[in-house]
Amino acid sequence: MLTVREQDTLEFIQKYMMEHGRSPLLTEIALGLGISSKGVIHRYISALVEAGYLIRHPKTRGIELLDQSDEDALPLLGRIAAGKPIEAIEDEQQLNFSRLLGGSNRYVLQVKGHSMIDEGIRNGDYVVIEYAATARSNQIVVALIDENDVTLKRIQYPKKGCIRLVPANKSMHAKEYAAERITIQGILIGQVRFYV
Amino acid sequence: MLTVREQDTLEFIQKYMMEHGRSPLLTEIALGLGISSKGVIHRYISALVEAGYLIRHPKTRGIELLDQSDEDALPLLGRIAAGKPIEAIEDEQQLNFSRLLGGSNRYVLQVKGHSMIDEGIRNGDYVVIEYAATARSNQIVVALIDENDVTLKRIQYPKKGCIRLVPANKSMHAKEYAAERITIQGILIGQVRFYV
DNA sequence: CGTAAAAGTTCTCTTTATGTTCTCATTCAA
DNA sequence: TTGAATGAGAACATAAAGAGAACTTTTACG
Repeated sequence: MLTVREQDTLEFIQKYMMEHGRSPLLTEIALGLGISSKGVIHRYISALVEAGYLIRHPKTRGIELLDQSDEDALPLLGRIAAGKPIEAIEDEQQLNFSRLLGGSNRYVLQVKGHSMIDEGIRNGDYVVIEYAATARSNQIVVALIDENDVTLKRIQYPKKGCIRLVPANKSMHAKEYAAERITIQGILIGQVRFYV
Repeated sequence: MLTVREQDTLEFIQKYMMEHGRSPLLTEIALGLGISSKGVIHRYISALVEAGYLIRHPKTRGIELLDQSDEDALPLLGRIAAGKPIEAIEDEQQLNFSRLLGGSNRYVLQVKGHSMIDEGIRNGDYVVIEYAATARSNQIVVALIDENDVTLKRIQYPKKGCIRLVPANKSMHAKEYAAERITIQGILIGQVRFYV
């Protein structure tokens, strides 16, 4: 059973490692918890090692988190009403992220700009793309224009030999190109945004 | 477990090889990291070889990167087929989904309705939530109203004992509640959408 | 080839940052 | 009163980082 501050320490370490990809310094933990003595932090960490939450290597940033469930999935608790507050928690399922991770022919791009804003794809979001040279009408694709510019747009084929790229932004216009000017480089599979 | 400067060295080598198609000289790495001694770089490279990130051939520019493919990750902005690279991303070469998956205190909800549409959260999207009982102003939270309705809204504290829940939809209005009517059930960590 | 320059390797030394181990003080509840 | 939890901080040990010299191996070039 952890004390309050031991719990705080553990949570700080988890959060820090999530954000930084490496373990924090004792003084960073101390700062984060509003403690001025790194000796105190050392005591808490020793307690957490003892309790089996951590392993400590005798090094700088040598804390290792012992994690339990490490799957590509998180429990799917239900649907939340983002409209009127209505909610029905259903049978617990799992949302599996390997739907995005699967396939070796995929890559991620970070979105710059606001041309897909009406599609709910915002500046800074990440999009998962699957390599593909062709696309069906109305799919969202990564398109290379004149071997030069790369953009994320919805694709349409208004007439033979012509490709129309449609942004999802009311203040921007669709443009049409001769088919040979456009190279499709992939199709949008998913979109991810981090709030932390 | 790499030290900060070992990590820096590895990232420099990765970036250099991406740009130049061959491995850098020790002095080039040293220059890139602002170090004047190539002996120091040699020590870092030895550590990286030891840790399994590199292989070193006894030649000039004899560093070989080992594929460190992460299961929970996709290549981020590598190259795009024949076209020009989009924009080189500073540090990350991989987008790691464990940023969302990490932590055992998380779950997923599917969003219903359009109240967060201006935030780019659409009907059918999944949101990753971290259990939390408190939230800072302007965070997006899962809030339980009167032990009854669950909703995803931005939270504000206009005055003591009062909680305002703000939808992200111009056609909807914020509502204020007595603080005791609201229970915070988690904080928005991320958002995911599947297009397939 | 054969040589010199360039690059890589192996050291030692130094400084600073970080971790470890203490003792002591304060608070709070049983 | 006692003991647990918490915190400050001193003293010390060790890791991390860097400089640079001396040496060996590669590479470039006549």
